[in-house]
Amino acid sequence: MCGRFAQLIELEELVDSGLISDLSLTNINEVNKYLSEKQIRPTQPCVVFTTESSSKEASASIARFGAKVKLGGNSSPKLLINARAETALDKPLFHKSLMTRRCIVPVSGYYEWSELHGGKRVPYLIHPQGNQIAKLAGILLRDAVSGGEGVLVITTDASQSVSHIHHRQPLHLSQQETRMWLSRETSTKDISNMLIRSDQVKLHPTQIASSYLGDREVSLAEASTSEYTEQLRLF
DNA sequence: CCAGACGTTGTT
DNA sequence: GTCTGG
DNA sequence: CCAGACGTTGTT
DNA sequence: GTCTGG
Repeated sequence: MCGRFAQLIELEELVDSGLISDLSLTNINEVNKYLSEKQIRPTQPCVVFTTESSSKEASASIARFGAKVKLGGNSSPKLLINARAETALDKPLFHKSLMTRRCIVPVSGYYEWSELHGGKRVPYLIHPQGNQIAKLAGILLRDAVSGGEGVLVITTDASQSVSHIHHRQPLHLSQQETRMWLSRETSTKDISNMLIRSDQVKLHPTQIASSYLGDREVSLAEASTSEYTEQLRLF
């Protein structure tokens, strides 16, 4: 679950989201060109927000979705894209990242496939109300193969509004929680509470045409974002 | 104590 | 490094 | 997550 | 069926 998401984000929406208060303070211009992806799949670069130790303000940077980890010396590296909220703090592999390398993945929505119509997998975009940005809880992990930055999305039990599509969902944070998640002052206890709390900001599933995601890569220019924003405006 | 693992999802 | 299993 | 491949040798 | 690549 949460193996694919969209980052089709306007700068002003990013300001509205509360992730950045002052455009000039971030490397946002450099990052902006990444914020027009309809589909971000594992291994592809995406935009994340983190708070560097030297700074109080969160800033944008690029990380690849997922990180390859070496499990057991012999086996081949495995790509991980999610970490379970219920157990992440207990996992040696994730613990340090949860303590010091938390990040936010701002998304227009994420995709989920649900089995319908005689075994066919039907895609949904699961997104906040209106054109708001969803702030997904993530952790950064060093990729054991490339050495680059990878981001894993924290997953939790699906809340009622999307549980009919799928039984898991990304940990979706409110504005207040986002601040805590990104702060380097937040205690382990508070992190733990955020990971296991039951309520989440509501998300809405919108069924989308299979052709929208397509079996072949379609360039943004060809696809035109209007089709996409049309989908979103329905809600 | 040491040795060995260290991960998620969905599906069966 | 740190947890689990024996 | 889904889509797509799933193979080897020698020669160019 | 299962693995790899994006």
